[in-house]
Amino acid sequence: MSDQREKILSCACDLYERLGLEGFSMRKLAKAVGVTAPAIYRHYDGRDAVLGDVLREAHRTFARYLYAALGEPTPLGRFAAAGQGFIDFVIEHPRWYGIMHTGHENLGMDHPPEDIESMQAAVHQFWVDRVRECQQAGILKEGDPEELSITMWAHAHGMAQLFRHGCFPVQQEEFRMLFKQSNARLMSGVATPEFAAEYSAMLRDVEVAVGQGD
Amino acid sequence: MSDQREKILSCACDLYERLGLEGFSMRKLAKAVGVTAPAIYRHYDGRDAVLGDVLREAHRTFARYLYAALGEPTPLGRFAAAGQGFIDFVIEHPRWYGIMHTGHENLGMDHPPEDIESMQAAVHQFWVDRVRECQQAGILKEGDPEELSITMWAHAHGMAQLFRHGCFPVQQEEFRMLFKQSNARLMSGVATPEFAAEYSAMLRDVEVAVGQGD
DNA sequence: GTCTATAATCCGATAGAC
DNA sequence: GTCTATCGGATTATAGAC
Repeated sequence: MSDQREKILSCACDLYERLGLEGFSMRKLAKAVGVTAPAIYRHYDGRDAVLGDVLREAHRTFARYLYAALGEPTPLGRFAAAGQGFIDFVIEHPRWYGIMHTGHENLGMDHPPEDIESMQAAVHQFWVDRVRECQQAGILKEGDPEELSITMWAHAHGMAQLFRHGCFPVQQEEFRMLFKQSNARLMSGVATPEFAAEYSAMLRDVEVAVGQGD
Repeated sequence: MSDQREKILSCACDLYERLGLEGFSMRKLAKAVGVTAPAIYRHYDGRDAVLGDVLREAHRTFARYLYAALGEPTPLGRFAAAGQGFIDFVIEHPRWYGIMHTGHENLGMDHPPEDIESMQAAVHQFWVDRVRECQQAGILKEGDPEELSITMWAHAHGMAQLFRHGCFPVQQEEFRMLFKQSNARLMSGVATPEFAAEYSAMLRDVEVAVGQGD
């Protein structure tokens, strides 16, 4: 990759972080790089090609934040460090986290590039592996690690998105605490043992009522 | 409200559902309504005014889906019905759920309108009330109902967003099941009792290591 | 490889006739 | 209340000189 193309990509990442998808234009990118707009086309086929590279860079960086956890010696250590890496990435690169979940169609792509899809699959497998080894260590409950991953993924993703959109009236450091505390609740559960009994009783009542309706 | 303004709002909601924020324009809206663009300006001050009404309609409908749960006779019944209403709304109005979390600045507003903010506050209070009455009924664990709400909110929001963006390879009905199953895991917790002991031991080791580093 | 100049669209919004 | 016509500006992208 030429130096100039690297410089363009770097400026494109900054520009995207500052202005998001709608504010991103080839003219502004050119001004940021210090050239005129047509010069960009010598290095990229068009706007979508630039955004595709920004997306790739986001995924690469995200994976790097997570995989750093593999340096820890224990399953629980890797698990906790991966969560830490996740929240670090969200706080330090909020727009990148956004572009990774914006959908390829918004970036002018019919299908996401193959290499990006394989990065996503690898990250998914990474989480499943973290969950499985914690199950084997007796730290997480038994069950399909894929399903367990979904629950934890949804919770982390929801926390990240609500923070990014200003739904929590907190700053970065407070958010780290909020995230950890909420994770602790997810770990130990929010319901009492009473819940399961009441809930199954309620479902039984519904079935009875439906049965009577026939 | 005049008939024509209602028709414009209806078409605007459809247009937004189909094309999202970037594809939404006054010209396309006019074509959908069956008039020319300037005619819209007789009923709305501009694009942002239309989008503001779309946003308001989304919040109104969302609240209606949730508040239907108040017809249930028990705390657990209201709690479960509210969750059902939430997921129904997400499945039936995915773009509306999106616009509600897109941030007012993306809609050309400095501040969200007061009436919309008060609807948001009311919905927030609705969830806290559902949690509190379930706590009082012994179905949810004790603790600050606001904090408990955050955890459940983040999980539900994350599930909704991941579904909307196609991260789950499932259709609508399968997603309902996925959501319920994941909620069940959130209720009962994902970690074993072993987790807390290991985790606090790990934190202690970290503190010791940090202490040695001084 | 970069420039100037420009084509071709799209946009929001307005003026004035009817 | 709607129309035609138009302004002023943004965008992506290209042609051709240097």
